Parts: sequence; C-alpha cells; structure tokens
Amino acid sequence: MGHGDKGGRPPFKKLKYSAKFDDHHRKPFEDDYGFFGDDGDDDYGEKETKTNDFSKLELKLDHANRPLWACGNGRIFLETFSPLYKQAYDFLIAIAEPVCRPESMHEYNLTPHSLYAAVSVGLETETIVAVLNKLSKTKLPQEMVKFIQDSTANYGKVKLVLKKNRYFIESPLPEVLKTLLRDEVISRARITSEGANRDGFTISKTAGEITGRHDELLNEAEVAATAEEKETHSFEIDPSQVENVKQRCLPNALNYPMMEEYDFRNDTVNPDLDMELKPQAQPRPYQEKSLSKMFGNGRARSGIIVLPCGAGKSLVGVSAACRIKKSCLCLATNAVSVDQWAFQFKLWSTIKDEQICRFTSDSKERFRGNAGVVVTTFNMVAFGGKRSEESEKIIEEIRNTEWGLLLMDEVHVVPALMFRKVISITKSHCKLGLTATLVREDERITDLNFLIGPKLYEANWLDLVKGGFIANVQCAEVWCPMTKEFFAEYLKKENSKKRQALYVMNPNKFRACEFLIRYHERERGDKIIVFADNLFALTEYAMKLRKPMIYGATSHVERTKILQAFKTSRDVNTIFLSKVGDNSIDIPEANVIIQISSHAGSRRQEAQRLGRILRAKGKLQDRMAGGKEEYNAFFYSLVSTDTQEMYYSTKRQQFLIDQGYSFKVITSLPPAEEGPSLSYYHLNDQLALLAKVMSAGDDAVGLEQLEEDADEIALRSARRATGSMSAMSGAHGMVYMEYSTGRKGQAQIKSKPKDPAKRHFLFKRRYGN
DNA sequence: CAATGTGAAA
DNA sequence: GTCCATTCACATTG
Repeated sequence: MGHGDKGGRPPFKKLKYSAKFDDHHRKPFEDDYGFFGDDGDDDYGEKETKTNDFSKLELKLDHANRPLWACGNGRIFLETFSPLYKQAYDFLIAIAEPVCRPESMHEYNLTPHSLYAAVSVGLETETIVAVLNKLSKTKLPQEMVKFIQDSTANYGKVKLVLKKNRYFIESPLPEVLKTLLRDEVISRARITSEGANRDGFTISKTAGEITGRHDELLNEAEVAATAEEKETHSFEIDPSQVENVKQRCLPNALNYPMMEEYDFRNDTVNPDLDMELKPQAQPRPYQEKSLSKMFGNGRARSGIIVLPCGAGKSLVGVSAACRIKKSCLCLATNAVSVDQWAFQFKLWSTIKDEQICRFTSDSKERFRGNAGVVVTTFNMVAFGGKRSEESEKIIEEIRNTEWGLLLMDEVHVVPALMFRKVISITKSHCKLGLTATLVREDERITDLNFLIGPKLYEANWLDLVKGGFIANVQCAEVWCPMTKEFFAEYLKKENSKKRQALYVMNPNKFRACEFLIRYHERERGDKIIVFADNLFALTEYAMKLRKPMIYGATSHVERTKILQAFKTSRDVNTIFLSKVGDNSIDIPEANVIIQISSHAGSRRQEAQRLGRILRAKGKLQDRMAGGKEEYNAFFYSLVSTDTQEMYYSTKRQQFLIDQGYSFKVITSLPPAEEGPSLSYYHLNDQLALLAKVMSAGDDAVGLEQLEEDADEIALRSARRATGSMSAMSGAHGMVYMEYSTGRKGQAQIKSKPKDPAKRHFLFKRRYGN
C-alpha cells in the first residue's frame, strides 16, 4: 500500500488482544474480528466476506483531500501522509483505540471505552460525528453514527465534583439525577443541603467548556457545541460513600459513568503548596497537549497519560503538581525511582527541599508545614505486614491527608489488587496515572479506567521519533539455527525441563551474541545491554565473555559500581542484566539491547526493555545522513529457530510492530568469515557446553567465580579487545531478510506454551481481599 | 553511626 | 509448581 509496506504484508494486521479492550461490550461489532483473519482457528472466519466488503462505501467527491476511511464495523484507517494527518491523529487518538500504527497507514477501533474517554475530555457526541464526517473520504456509515450515539448517550452526563471538601453529583439534566436517586445505594448516600430547590437540587450556572487549543477543524464544531451557557444541577453525597456510588454508576449497573474533576482553584480547605515550574522547564508540544487534556476546563481531570519511556513523563507529572499547587502523593514502583522522582521535582520546580520528602525503607523524611510532596512506592502504601514505629506514623499521616494530586508512575506494572488497595487507602482529589503502555498481560486494564479514569492522551511513538524526542530504533530478530547436538537433546522427551536452557545456550546463539557485542562495541562505539531472564544462561554468557553482570543477588554497592563504570568508562561498554533491569535500573547511556532469553510472551517486558534505549541522543538533524534518517538505537532478539522460542517471539513482537516499528529478521549471523574468531567454533567446545547444560541443576553453577571484582573483569576484557575486525563496516555485513511469510509454519509448532497471560503467583495472591 | 548482611513475607 | 525480584525489619559489622 505505501512505502512503509516493506515486507509485502498488509500495513495493518489483525490483532488478537485488541479485542481485550472491549471484550464485554462487544455487541455492536460482534461480527468484527474476522477482519484480517489469518489463523485457521478464527471463529468469525465464515463471516469474513460480509465484513470485509467495503465496496459499497460511498466515496465523497473530494475524497483525496480527506485522510480517513471509516468502516461500518467501527474500524477507522488513517493515511499518515495526508496534510491533515496531525489534526486527524489528535482527534482519532481522543476518540478511538489505536490498533496498529505503521508508517503510512494507521488503524483505529471505536470502542465504548474509547468513546467514553473522548466524552470525558469534553468532546460531545455531535462533535465526534461531525468531525469524523469531515475527515472521512466516505459518507459515514449509518451503523457507525448510531454506535457513537449509543455509546456516548450517557457518558459525561454525570460528574463527581469536589467543592470545598464536599462531594457533589452534578449534571445539567435534572431527570438524570432523579434516575440516579431511584437507586437505593445512591439515595442512601445523599446528603440534603440547604439552598436546594423543590427537587432537592442546587442549581448553578457554568460556561460551556472549551477543550484544549485545537486547530480550526476541531474548533468549528467544538466551539459551536460548547458556546452556550449551561445550567448545572447537583446534590451532595456522603464522602464515605463515594466508591459505592461510583460503582453503581458503572455501565454494568445504572450506566451513567461519572467523570471526576477537581476544582482545585476553589479548594479553600486544603492548604496551598508554594511550588512553580522553573522557567527552564519548557514542556514539549506533546507534554503540553497531555496537560491541556487534563486541565482543559480549569479543573483537574483524573485519568491516564501514555508516553513512552524517555519522552519526559516526569515533567508532565511535576507540571501537573505545580498547577494544582496542593499536597501531592507521588507513587513509584521501587526505591530507585522514588529517588528519581524526588530529584525531578527539585529539578523542574521551585519546591523547597523541606517540602519534599521520600518515604522508603531507608529514608523516612517528613515535610515541614501543612503541605508538601511525598514520594514513595506503591508497595510502602499497600504493605500489609509489620511496620517499624516510624513507618507506622508516616503511613498514618498519608492516610489522613487529603491529597490534591495522587501521581502514579508506571501504572501498568502495578499488580491490580495492590493498586486497588492503594486507591482505597489514599484520599485524593485528582488521580493522574502515567504509563509507557497500556498493555497488560492480565485483563485488569478496565480496572485502571474505573479506578483512575480514562486515557487522557497517548502519544504516537513514530511521531516522537520524527520529532527527535525519542531515539530511532531498529528492531531485529536474529534467527539462530540450533546446532545438531543441542537440537537432538532438545527433541528428547525426558529433557522437557531443560528445553529452555538448551535453546538459550545454543552455541549459535552465543556466537551471534558475541558477534553483535563485538560489532557494536568496536565499529560503532555503542553501549550495550544484554538481557537474559534465565540466570544460568546469564552467568554462562557473562563469564565466558568476561563482562560484568547484575542480577537480583548483586548488592546495591556492586550495582552502582558496575553502572557507574558502564556510564563513564570507555572500557566497559557491555553489561549483562537479569530481570532486575526491567525496572528499577536507569541506564540512559545504553543504545543497544540484545535479548538472549525473555519471559514467554510478555509484551510488557518487550516494551519496557525497548524503552530503555528510547532516550534520544541529539536532534533529528544530527541523526540524518545524506537525507536518510539513521538508526541510533538497536534492539535485537536472539531466537533459536525451530524451538518454542519462535512461537513466543512472534507473539511478543506484535506489540512493537503495532507501535510502528519495522521489524527485520537477520538470518546469517555471525558472518562466516568471523566464525573462527568467536567462541564455540570447535565441536569439542560445543559438546563441553552441552555437557555443562545437561548437568546443571545437579551441581550448582559456580557463582563464586563471579565474586571477582567487576572492574577487574572489565579491565581485562578491555585489554583483550584488540585485533582486527574484517570487512565489517556500516550494516553491509549483516544480511537482512524482510519480515514476511513463515508465520504459518511457526504457529504450527506442536508443544503449546503455557498461558502467557498467567501472572506471577506471588502478585496474584498478594493484597488479596 | 552508617554500611552491610540476613531472613521472612506476600 | 518453580523461579526470580523486591521489600521490610532487624542483626552485625567497622
């Protein structure tokens, strides 16, 4: 279709998990998921011809000037080369769920959820239809218009508002409030206040809201829809009943989902916090846009902002706190990012040192005065076990404080139950969730919508790449054939437990890894992280290649020592990381990732690791060579062919493809002429390795040998790092094969893996009821 | 006392 | 069912 369609695939692809977002509201589109059906077990397969026939869509005369195709089944396709792309993107991301965003054509899906998010940032039904119609090449299908109307009919009609520390249910429509009050739970939660009319409602006048600063296209419709002044009716409810009332308003009950907004400017009860953004803190356009979605009408909306790692989430968070200017509770995933957040607050805002404090196991600070910022972890707040005396005091303070802003980092990685616990423990007027991706392996994504709020903004990764805000990453999968001997063992039934070790320790994979490290270290001067989930493999690789490694048992000092060397020393350019590296460790210097093993099917892990190398190095202009944009970061997944890994890997990479990254497959690594200089060239060495793998577990792997000082290892490896590289220059030495067919074959591998959606049992049971 | 190491927990 | 990682409080060092 376009130039982005490199591999002969359609530019968009059917996506299994796109269905997850709206699984229980599927009715309007239930014949939808055979759309690009490519696997035989598709239940909706027979209906394919019916749903895929869009030939009846009526093209408008000036269709060439319009960027969208809108289909009757709720799918919307966007041409990214259209001059209206930017406007159309902003609009679509607000009303629809992105399914797949390759270079030249995006695919979006309208869902009840996405439409809920749209109305909650102030768009109205007529606006949505009008703008869609304006952008669409075809006449809007009647089904789509009806679906939008049906889905949005009740959304946004009821608001939960906190005014002077009292909760009000607010609506422009008194009949709706009457409907709600017929519910037993809600009527019991009601508090009758003075100054009410005969219905018991308080009436106030509010100007219509204008959402954000958009382009003409949106303004026309928006302004029209919001111009007139509105009357608002409201009644008060008992603060302790808020959660229950919210629950009753959900789509599965009364179906008037409540919007939550914090009228912080009129909050005279909670003390103000003296804090401003520093002048040098200049939000980038997309950061500004996120904030305008949040503060669109002068109040603070609760919700989620999706930005890739390295795109500056923390500035968005700090800016939000600075606008609200009330006490702020900032939650992060671990102690390391607690330190980082505290640092970011001091960096971007004028907050005084004594107004910001960290609360972790080894730093229990308290702020002075009556308002401040507390940075801590989800764990600390939700922790159910025994606490020290000091901790007990602080946690009590946290419970009793009314937080103006509850700022939550990386909401997608927080276990759902822990999350619920945190939300119920803390009292906050506005909740802002920051995340790099809304993909979760569990199905609790809807929890986030209910507990925090709708998605307020999501940036498109490729646009950020083009803007030079994040790195331009080349993703590649390296196919490494199993050696004969390893494959023979792999196939044996009795080795089922050793399978993983066998395909990870595949000598050809090791050699490919060794080659890539050598190539990137010597030819490009890159900084490389090698990831392995499997500890046995991690230690084997790291020891053999004499590179420092960090895993769970690595002490804190050791970690910082190794990281410091990696960041500053020219001699330490590669480090090996276990799962520790997925979170907690911040390594902005790295720009190459090599995965030698990873958790089966975890898209989140994939995204997280990719995020490690997204931090942009330099402006786009500096990265252009001869008019062609150059990659400045690399992401390799090493896969042993004909093993279970092939099955896992395709599942995981779908995420990256959908984010718009082109994926390449490399089949001939290492190059033949490099062969002899790499490890395990001789069969004897390979067999020795095989023997080691087979006997591992019986006798523990010698970790003692790693006790050696990391610096010492690094120095020695540097001394050895000489000798000539052959004719390798640029990417010529690598043979790239386009990513195209072969999927069918992979999918047929007999042994089905375990359900990848299964969560870690510890997190499953943790914080239970 | 701070910096380490331990073991228990969820 | 197993493994890896994280965190806490407390104990032990120098």
